[in-house]
Amino acid sequence: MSDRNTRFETIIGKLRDNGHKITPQRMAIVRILAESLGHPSVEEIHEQIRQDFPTMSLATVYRNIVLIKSLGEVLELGFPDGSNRYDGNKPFPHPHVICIRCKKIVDPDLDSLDSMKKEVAEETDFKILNHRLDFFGICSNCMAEKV
Amino acid sequence: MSDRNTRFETIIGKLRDNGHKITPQRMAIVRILAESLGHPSVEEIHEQIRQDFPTMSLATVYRNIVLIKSLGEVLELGFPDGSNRYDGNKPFPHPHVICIRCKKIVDPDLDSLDSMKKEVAEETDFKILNHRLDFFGICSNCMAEKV
DNA sequence: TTTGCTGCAAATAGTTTGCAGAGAC
DNA sequence: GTCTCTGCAAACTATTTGCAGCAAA
Repeated sequence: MSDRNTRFETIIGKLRDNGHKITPQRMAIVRILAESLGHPSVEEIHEQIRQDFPTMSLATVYRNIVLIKSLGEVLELGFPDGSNRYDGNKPFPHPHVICIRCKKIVDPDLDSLDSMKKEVAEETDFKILNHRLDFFGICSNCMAEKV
Repeated sequence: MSDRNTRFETIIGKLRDNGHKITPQRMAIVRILAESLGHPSVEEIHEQIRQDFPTMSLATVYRNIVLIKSLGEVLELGFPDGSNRYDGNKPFPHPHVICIRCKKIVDPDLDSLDSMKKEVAEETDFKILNHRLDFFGICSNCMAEKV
């Protein structure tokens, strides 16, 4: 929780430092992104904030995500089905494991990724700046259910 | 080239086996997907075929890609910027290295991926069905250019 | 002849933008 | 008081769908 609190303050601070105003709507969006419980989608963020700000517009959510992305403080997870979900808690590239049934997202620890990055750089002669690694499967919960 | 020819015939054969008709438009789309030179986008496929079939509709390209995807004979590469590109030459998941300047896509060989998959399965208790691994960077050509 | 396929146009979904008023600083 | 931010509505982009005619088998 102190981590999440820190993330919230980090993002707010970065916004302020870059001359952006701290509005209640913006704070609400940052709060949800900083926690990123369940890696929320734009819709989910909007729905959640609507409870406190009934007039909150989707456009405002989009605009703020673009802004916070541009500061490098949120990671956009674009998925094959076209859906986007966000992680402001760990805004750097990291692997995800996604359940295709319940859409749960887990962050595994993978040591071997760094060496793989070097391997790729050597083999292809690219300067690697970024990456994305997602595994898709079925979580143990969904596996246990008779469907 | 014999490989590409084989891919073309494999896909056409699978379409026929599943009771789909082999139209000239369909053949043209399959031919481009089977080669997948440069991992074409829907737009690029459409443009290219328009030269031979001036009335070719975008909808037809989309419909055929959906169909061939459903047969598991083309891989859809959805990228963070929202663009989709396709690989019918290697329709199984495999890593990509993408140049963010010239959009070139290279397929590297990575041995360590299988062991990583096992590692993830054990750590998260997921049944892993699929994955996606993309590296983004700058290729040596673009690097050499003074921009 | 039958059935699925194509082209066109309209519909849809997700995201972005222009504008006028509201609000942070 | 200034200048950015917000809400609304319209615009835009990528993709999908309904329909009538066409063509593969």
